[in-house]
Amino acid sequence: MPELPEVETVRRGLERHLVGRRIERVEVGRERSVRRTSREAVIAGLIDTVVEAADRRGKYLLLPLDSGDTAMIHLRMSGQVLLAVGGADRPAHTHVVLCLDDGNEAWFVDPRTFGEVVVFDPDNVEVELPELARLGVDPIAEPFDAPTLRHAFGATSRALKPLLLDQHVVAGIGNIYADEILHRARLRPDRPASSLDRRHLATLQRSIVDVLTEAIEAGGSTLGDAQYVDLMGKGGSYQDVHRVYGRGGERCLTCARGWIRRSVTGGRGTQWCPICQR
DNA sequence: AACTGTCCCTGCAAGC
DNA sequence: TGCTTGCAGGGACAGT
Repeated sequence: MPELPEVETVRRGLERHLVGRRIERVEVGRERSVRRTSREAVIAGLIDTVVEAADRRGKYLLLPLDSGDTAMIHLRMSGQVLLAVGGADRPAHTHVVLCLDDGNEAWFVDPRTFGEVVVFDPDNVEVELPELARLGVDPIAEPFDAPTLRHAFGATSRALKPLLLDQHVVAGIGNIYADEILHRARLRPDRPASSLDRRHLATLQRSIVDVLTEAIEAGGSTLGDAQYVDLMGKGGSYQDVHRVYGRGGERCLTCARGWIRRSVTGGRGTQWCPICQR
């Protein structure tokens, strides 16, 4: 499932292969992938534009265009962006195709169709893409220190795991990295944020930055059914160093004493070590 | 404010 | 072997 490190890896691919390219032709297969507006709006918004940059905020990929509009791609559960030579066989569930002026194609592939593609006016983001306007701080793309985290949490009685998953609080963390970050910080997922002192907050802030940075360096995590891959179809390797995610019932690799517990916190499967995490 | 539940959708795994 | 059922998951949203 693409989270910040996976989306960042895709962003870097887009920066290399899409920036500076003119989009000559656009195909939209399934309308569901462009449901926020329409097939016609997305085609008209993309065709004959030049991609000027590849940005990211949280899990949102942002491609400013020379028209003044910005294309947004959200991968959600199962979305992929793949680069291919024009005319190559497309995989099942290829819903949007951008034909580029260098002969390549960018494909938006998304079996579960939770993802989306939209072209919006950044000056009207509040109306056209309100979730993006209300996104919390991005811990990699924006300045992010312990006071920033304390401010983002604010006064709340909520538990750490749902807070980390809340995109309005911190942007980009999903289920995998929330569990890995809390294990690194040695904090229980159900612990109320209000119980953290300054030292805990500093540890948590460092864990967020370190886990995400290491995961980006590893090209993200590729596992299970929702096969995340980068623009060239290559998987990441961070799953090889997961300490808790997907390891419920196994012995903790960190303390070698606890058994990784599986519980439900904030409606999401959560894995954590009752010995390491307090 | 914060919680729970529902919906969207598909592929995979478990159970029959 | 082949069906059915259930579950996972990001995030918006409605209801409590």
